[in-house]
Amino acid sequence: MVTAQTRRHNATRQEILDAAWAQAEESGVAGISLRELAAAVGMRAPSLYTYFASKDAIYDAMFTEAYEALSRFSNEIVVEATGLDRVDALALAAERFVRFCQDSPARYQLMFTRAVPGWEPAPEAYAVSVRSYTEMAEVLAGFGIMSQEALDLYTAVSAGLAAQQMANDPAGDRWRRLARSSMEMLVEHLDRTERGKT
Amino acid sequence: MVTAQTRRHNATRQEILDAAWAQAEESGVAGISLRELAAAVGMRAPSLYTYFASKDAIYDAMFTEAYEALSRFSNEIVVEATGLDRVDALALAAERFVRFCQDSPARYQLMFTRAVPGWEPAPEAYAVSVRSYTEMAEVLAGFGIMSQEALDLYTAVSAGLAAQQMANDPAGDRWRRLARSSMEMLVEHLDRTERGKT
DNA sequence: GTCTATAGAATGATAGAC
DNA sequence: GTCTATCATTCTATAGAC
Repeated sequence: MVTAQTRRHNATRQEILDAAWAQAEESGVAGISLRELAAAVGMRAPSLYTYFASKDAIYDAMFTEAYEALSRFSNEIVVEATGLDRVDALALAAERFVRFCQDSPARYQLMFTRAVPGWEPAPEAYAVSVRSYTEMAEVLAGFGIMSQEALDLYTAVSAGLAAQQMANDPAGDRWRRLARSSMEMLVEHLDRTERGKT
Repeated sequence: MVTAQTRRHNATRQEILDAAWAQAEESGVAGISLRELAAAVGMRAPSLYTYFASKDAIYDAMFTEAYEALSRFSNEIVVEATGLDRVDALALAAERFVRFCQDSPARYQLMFTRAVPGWEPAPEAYAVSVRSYTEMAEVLAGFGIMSQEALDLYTAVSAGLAAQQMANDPAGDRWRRLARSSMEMLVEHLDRTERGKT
C-alpha cells in the first residue's frame, strides 16, 4: 500500500531528478554537484541521501528515466506510423529519433556516450535499456526490418544521423533532414539484398 | 634555429602527451589528473606548467594530435585505394575509419563527443580539425562523393557504424563488418539520386 | 627546470543533534 | 527528514627557493 508519506517521498525524489536533469543540461552530465543539486530543490547536500544512496544512484535513476522515455518514444512512433508504408514509417522514426536526441543533449550524453568517468549503469538500470532496445526491435520488425543485420544497419544509420547532428549542428537540422533519403536508401538496399531472408 | 635545449623541451612535452593519452585510455579523457600525469613522467605537478600553460592546453594539444592522426589516416587511405573502384574505396575507408576509432576510445571521446566538461578546443586546435575535415572531403571527392548532401550522408553512415561499434561492441566487429554493405547501399543510392548533380 | 609548500576551492559522504 | 559541522580527499594553479 502506498501511504501519503511514501507518495510525498517519491514526489521529492522526482523533484531531485528533474533538478539533476536541469543541472546536467547546464554543466554536462559529469558536471552535476550534489551541493548545487540540493540547493536547487531547497535542501542541503546531506539531505539528498534520504532519497538516493549515492551520486551514482542518481545517475542510475536518470539513466532509467532516459530509457523509459525512449520506450515511450517507440510506442508513440507505432501509433503515428499506422497506415504508412515502410519508407514513410522508417523516415518518421529516424527523423523523430534525431529530434529525441536534440531534445536533451544531456540525456543523449548519458544514454549513448561514456560521459561520466567511473560510472556505469547498475545491472537493474542496464536491464531497462536492454528492454527498451528489444521494444524498438519489435517496432522496427513491424516496419520490415527483420534480420539482425538489417537492424544493425538501421541503428547505425539513425545513430549516425543523431551523432553528426549533435556534434556539429546541435540546434539545426543538417543531418536530421537526411532522415527520409537515408531511409529510402536503406529500404532499397534491403529490398535488393534481403529477398527471401527471415 | 632549433637548439639542443628546445629539442629536449619538445621531447619532454611529447612524453607528457603520451602519458596523458595512456591515462585517458585508463580513466576516460575527463579523468586526467595533473598529479598522476606528472608522476607518470617522473615529475611533480607544478613542473608540468613548464611545458603546458594549463590543463586545457594539454587537451588542446591532444585534440590537435588526434586530428593530425586523422589527416595521416586520410592520406594512407588515398594511397591504399589507388586503382580500386568507388565501392571498394569507400568500403575500405569506412572499415578503416571504424578501426581508427576502436584503436583509441579515448581519442574517439575527445574528437567526437563532448567528454570534457567546461573544455572546448581553442581556435588554433579547432582549425586543425577543420583542415582535417577539408582533407577528408577532398579524398572522398576522389571516390565520387561530390555534393555536400552526399558527403553528409557518408559521414552519417560511417560515424554511425563507429558510434554503434564503440558503444555496444568496442572490441568486436559487429558494425565494422557492415562497412562494405553500407557503402554498396550508399553508392547505389547516390547513383540513383545524384545523376547530373555537381 | 624542478622542487616544496601551499593557496583556494571544490568534491562526495558521514556523524549526530534536533 | 533535515540540519550543522566536518571528514577526508582531490583538484588546478601559483609563489618562491634552489
